[in-house]
Amino acid sequence: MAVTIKDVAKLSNVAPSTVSRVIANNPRISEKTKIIVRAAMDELGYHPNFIARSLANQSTRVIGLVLPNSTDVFFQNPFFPTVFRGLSDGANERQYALQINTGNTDEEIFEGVIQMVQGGRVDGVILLYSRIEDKVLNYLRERNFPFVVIGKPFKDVELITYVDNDNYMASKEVTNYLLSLGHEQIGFIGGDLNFVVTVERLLGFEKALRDAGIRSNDDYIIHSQFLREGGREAIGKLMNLQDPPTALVVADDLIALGVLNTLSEMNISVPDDISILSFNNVLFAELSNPPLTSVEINIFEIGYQAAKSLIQILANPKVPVKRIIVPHELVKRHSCSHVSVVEL
Amino acid sequence: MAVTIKDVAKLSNVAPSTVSRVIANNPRISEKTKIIVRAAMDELGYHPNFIARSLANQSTRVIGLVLPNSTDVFFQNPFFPTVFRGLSDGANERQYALQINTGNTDEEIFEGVIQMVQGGRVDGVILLYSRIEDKVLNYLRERNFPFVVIGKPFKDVELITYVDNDNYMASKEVTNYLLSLGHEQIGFIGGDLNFVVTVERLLGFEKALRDAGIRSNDDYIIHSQFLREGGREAIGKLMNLQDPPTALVVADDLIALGVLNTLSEMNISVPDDISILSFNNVLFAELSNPPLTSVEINIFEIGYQAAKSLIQILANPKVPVKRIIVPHELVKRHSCSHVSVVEL
DNA sequence: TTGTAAGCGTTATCAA
DNA sequence: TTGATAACGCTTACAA
Repeated sequence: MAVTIKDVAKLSNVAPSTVSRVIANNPRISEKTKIIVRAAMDELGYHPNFIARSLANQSTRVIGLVLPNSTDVFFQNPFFPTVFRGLSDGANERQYALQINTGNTDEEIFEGVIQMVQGGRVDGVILLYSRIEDKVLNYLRERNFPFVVIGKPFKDVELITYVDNDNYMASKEVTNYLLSLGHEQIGFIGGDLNFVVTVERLLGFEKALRDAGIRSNDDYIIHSQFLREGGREAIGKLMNLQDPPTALVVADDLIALGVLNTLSEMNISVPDDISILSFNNVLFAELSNPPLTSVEINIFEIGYQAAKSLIQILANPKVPVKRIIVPHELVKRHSCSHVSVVEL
Repeated sequence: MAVTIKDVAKLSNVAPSTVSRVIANNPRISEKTKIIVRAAMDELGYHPNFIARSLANQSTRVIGLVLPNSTDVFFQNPFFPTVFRGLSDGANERQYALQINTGNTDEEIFEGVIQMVQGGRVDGVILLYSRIEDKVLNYLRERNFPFVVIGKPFKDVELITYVDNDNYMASKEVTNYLLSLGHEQIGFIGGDLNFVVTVERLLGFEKALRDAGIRSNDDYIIHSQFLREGGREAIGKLMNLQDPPTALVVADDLIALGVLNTLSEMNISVPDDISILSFNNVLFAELSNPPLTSVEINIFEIGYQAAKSLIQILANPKVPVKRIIVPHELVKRHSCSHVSVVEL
């Protein structure tokens, strides 16, 4: 058996409670005994048992992470590892551990969350996504269990603490950028509309066009989580329109990569024939051919802030609901150019 | 407070121990009381407290995952999310939860592992990497703590349970494939030599050349974890050799992507001027330009098997040490071609 | 400043 | 087939 607080107590001739107080660095213990007890801990190689501590404290110092179901593109997206690094940094800083819940179906995930929460495995939860309708989120709210959302909640925004970019604004900005390059026929390629981030980016896009007095064209808007075959067809149809777009706002670098690929197969040159602008600025945006002009959204920071916020809530359940907006920035590379003048 | 076993006991007029037995589905409890107790559990919305259970059982049903330090390329590599999905599936199947340990320095990681292990937070550990010299691995062995390695251990291979591909063989095979295409000047671009996987792939490569009677050329071997600027220079030097290679074995798709990028900047065409063959067959291998010929290593399966193996060890600590080799397969795309005949 | 003892929610041993 | 009770390792009143 491992060495316990009792062993330390015995060796240092004090009561177990004293040892416990030394661990907590309780100021009411004399320096002298602290030294003695610490020496004993070292000698025995004592390490506190977190499980026992959790039971006594009713607190585990573990944060539960909820991912969308793993059949989603989410996992393949470099967004995940990066946000995870941020979460990890934020958690480690305050000695919190991370437990991850995932599953192949929404039902599995929901079950997992219940285990985490009602099983007392975690003190709080971070949702790594935000969807239009989400059982998990509703459940957490009902139970009044501490949680933070990464992404903008679909409803009751002012009642939920979340960390996000201003995707609406960002999308408006980049659409304006394309407009400033002279583009007027701009398409939008989005991912799954069940995710709020997609919706926000679409809305910002549409607003920019409206502000510019450009009538929106339904043919120019495509939705698909495609990466491979799926989207090929859609892009083909889009580019074979009588009046194909001269620029594309793409909701995610990964999708943009697929688009780039398809266009290259169709012998359509980027940015000469069409400009591509996407979001997230993951590593591959830089390595693609041509390198993508993309919106840096500071994914790491998002994760870091999410962890910090949750920990703050755990420390003081009464902190007011907070919205944290992480700044974004357009990184210009080589996938966008001035619209080419068409000779008639 | 949450509803406990005692509440259930009271409501169903039995002792707490009986409720506990019902939960465990102990056959020595009558069906009648089982039904009563289960009804009470439903009525109260009872969920067992894992922490208490862990303390009583001395077992948490949590598996600790140890990642290399997060400054490593590892996180950016799609390998991570995929292996994670496999681990997750394997763990969920047997109701194990996953806790992740990481950190920015090796020291931080080591500390985290100690917390996990000595703090009793986890029942076993999976190392997601294998290095030449690894403090964590040594620590786990010393304490005789259950663990499984993903990747081939550097030493004492026959004493450690691990899951891996036969990277040596795979590398030999693909080098032979390039040889069969007529290439004789073949280079190798590897990642960090501290990781065993890099070493294995290099050794297999060299063996194939030796078997073919080709003298090895140190100028043809480059090591770097570069993705961006780092490797550019190295590739430049390589291609400016008097006798540049006509083919490259690259240890990782991600590196290959960087190489592709650099070559494209240098106006060197793949596969016409040089063939590129890499490992892992991650999604981007398919989306790159040209699509990469790459070795499929079944990353998901690796994760899945690792989880399964560890759980098996936990169930029966005396199961013999096991080595699981996950099969690989060359996926031919468009980055390799027959060597071009040089007119003299 | 320190010790005693109850309690956190389970499981498991022993008796009944 | 079930119930009492100790035990898991720690924290925290309350007492001293």
